[in-house]
Amino acid sequence: MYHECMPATTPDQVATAILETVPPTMRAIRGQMRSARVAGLSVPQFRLLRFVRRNPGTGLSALAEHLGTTLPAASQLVERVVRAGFLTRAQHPTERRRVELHITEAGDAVLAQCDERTRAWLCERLEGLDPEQLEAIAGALRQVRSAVERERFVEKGMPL
Amino acid sequence: MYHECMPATTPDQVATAILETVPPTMRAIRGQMRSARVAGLSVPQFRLLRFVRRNPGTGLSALAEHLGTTLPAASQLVERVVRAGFLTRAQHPTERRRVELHITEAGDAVLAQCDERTRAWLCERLEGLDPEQLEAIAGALRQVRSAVERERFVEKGMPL
DNA sequence: GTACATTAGTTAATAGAGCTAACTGTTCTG
DNA sequence: CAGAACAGTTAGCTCTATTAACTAATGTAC
Repeated sequence: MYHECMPATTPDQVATAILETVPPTMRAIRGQMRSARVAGLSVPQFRLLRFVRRNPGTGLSALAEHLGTTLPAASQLVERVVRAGFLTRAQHPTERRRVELHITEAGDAVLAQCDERTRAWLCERLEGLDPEQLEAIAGALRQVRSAVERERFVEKGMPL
Repeated sequence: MYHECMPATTPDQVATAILETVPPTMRAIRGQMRSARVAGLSVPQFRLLRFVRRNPGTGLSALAEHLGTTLPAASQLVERVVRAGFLTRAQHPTERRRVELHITEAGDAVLAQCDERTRAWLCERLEGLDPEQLEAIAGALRQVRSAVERERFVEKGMPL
């Protein structure tokens, strides 16, 4: 894509690019989700539901680890989503100190809608890029993600 | 880099990649910044200082627009940073309703440190990628940023 | 089999950051 | 000069996150 004689891109430059790209993107995603109020789901709530959908019966600790937050934060997050009716919090049959999280039908529906809308919003903005560029971006994002998550729950390897 | 015969990457796939990459990256940046408590600067505060450093004497509206938040949010953010001693909020000489923001020496120092540490942390994680990959990532991030910010302050075009 | 430690999760207190709505003042305009 | 438009602030609310302190269940040691 670029000639080899161009000045080499340094990790530092990429770090700057990440710092300039990620926060605005995050805000945009968050704002878009809120404005498209499918059910008033915030980004963390959305990620929580996605995780529970993929890992039915998961406990709070695994959730907190996935979300990258502390246990109390996860606990409160769950509390709100349970109150909203998108999640159930039940006692584990044998391990009574554990909690079993399951997504409700409403949660599943809302998740599908929210997921689709946000993706559609992003897709709208990605129109006009040719497949080659898209592939390059997808690859770059994979690398950013794996770089950033280096040394984070290496043992679980559970995808989002 | 990839063969043309590969299945075409769709905007949808890239959207998914963005949704899977940005939130964890954001959290990682935030967490790293906090743990490296140079001065307890949060990411928004950090971005605020960077903007004021680049645009000395800027007003709140321009700041809010850059940050992508509302005026009240920017006002409060400034309030905290002013209280922390990293920023001055003065009256514009001729336009008395305007505010002139300037970074203090302490702010400049703290910014340089925080900036450097977070960048170093990211750089650490980007080690091992060759310049070609780095260039590809940088390019991809530029595209993501411009895609996400489409229809946002098209008139100002003020870089970060 | 009591005693201690670990594990799973909750509660409380606090703080940052965001929003909308309602407000004060200032400047521009008809 | 009256009123519209502009620049910020204040107030009230919510959500997310933190740390510290707690309950309750399980596992281990002696």
